[in-house]
Amino acid sequence: MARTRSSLSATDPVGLSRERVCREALALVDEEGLAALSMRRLGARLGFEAMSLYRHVRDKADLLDALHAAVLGDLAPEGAADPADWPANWRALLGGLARALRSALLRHPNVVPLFTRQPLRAPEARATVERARAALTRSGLSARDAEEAISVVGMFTIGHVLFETNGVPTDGPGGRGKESTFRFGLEALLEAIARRQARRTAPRRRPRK
Amino acid sequence: MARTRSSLSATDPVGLSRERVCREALALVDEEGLAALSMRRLGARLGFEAMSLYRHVRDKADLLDALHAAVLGDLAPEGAADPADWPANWRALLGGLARALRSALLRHPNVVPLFTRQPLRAPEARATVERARAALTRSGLSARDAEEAISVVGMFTIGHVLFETNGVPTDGPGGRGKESTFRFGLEALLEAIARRQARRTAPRRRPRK
DNA sequence: ACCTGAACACCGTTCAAGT
DNA sequence: ACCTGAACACCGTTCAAGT
Repeated sequence: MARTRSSLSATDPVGLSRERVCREALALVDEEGLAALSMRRLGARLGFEAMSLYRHVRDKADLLDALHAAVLGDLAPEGAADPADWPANWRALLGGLARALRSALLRHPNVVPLFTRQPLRAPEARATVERARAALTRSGLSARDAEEAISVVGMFTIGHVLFETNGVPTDGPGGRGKESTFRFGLEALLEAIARRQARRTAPRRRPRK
Repeated sequence: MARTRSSLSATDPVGLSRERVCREALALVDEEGLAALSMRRLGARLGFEAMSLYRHVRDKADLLDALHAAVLGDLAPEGAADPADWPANWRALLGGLARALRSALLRHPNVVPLFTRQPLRAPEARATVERARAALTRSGLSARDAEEAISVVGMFTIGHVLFETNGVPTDGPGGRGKESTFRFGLEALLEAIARRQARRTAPRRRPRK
């Protein structure tokens, strides 16, 4: 039993690793829901005792943070073609990010409840937000307006996903599709942001002081 | 020890009752958070064993439903003066309800995570939604438009509260107040609904067929 | 270094038993 | 009718022990 495989610990399916633990946790949650995620069950799924997990993950909270990050990581604007023209076309960027966020959440609906407890700690997700903020300010929004634009669109998107993933109130049979409701709300917000911006950059009456 | 108090069981502070159990549960959650709510701790708080609670509440899930209902029950539109003119002024009604929902949730921030798991079962809350829907259709919105209007405003409001109660991403020090962000988004949505309605009731080009 | 067994202080819930 | 004690099958986490 010499160490014949000491160099490939990261992808090694034999030993544990933080990545393997987190990946399996996400699979478990996707399949059986958040409530089914216990250290003991996760350990069993991986073929180890629960206590072994603590070698690779600090806490259960740490594990949940990792799930959060996995779902939110690497958000690329959906339907917005060329990154080069984001600065000019902030509306396509912001809309694309909202659609990407919606898709990511709907791909892992069982993870959505986490967004209720934890602030957005995942650095990958914060980076996405940062990119959006930069693009918005580069295209002429003030820092405050950019921040508010992102907030307002994010709020609506996660609220929408909450409604969609547990069928909140008004989803009677005559209802329009949820996706069209999402688009309606999203466009309403983007429109309001654009309107305000137009009002600010081209004031009719009093000139810029 | 004759039964000197047999007639006032509902408000009797000596015996248990569903109402007393639920009220205390809400107090516990408000003070210590959802995670602190266990049947055992709640029982102890009331001076009984945990198992006694099962006489008045079917489940822990049932208890959580009751919390849900307590927070959402009896939503009265905030800032909308006269119920008599709701049919005419759907915008004041819908805006008032959104503000009332926001206030109710912010009064019990620890309960907010529940909105992530449970569909809106509470009959009191569904009644509020029903009232709003009726007012909207009476004021000329189609059934579908009314439903969508309520959804879209509800989505934004609960998304907003989620951001506000756990400080999601973009709340840097230079940020506008969260209340003003809420108002901006809410007005944007109401405006879009009004615009669409205006477009539908007074089409410029082709007359109503 | 990595994994494990036993243990601690908790859970929700059932059920027979008390009054 | 209403409350309780003991019990069952779970939790997260620590810590000393194994290899």
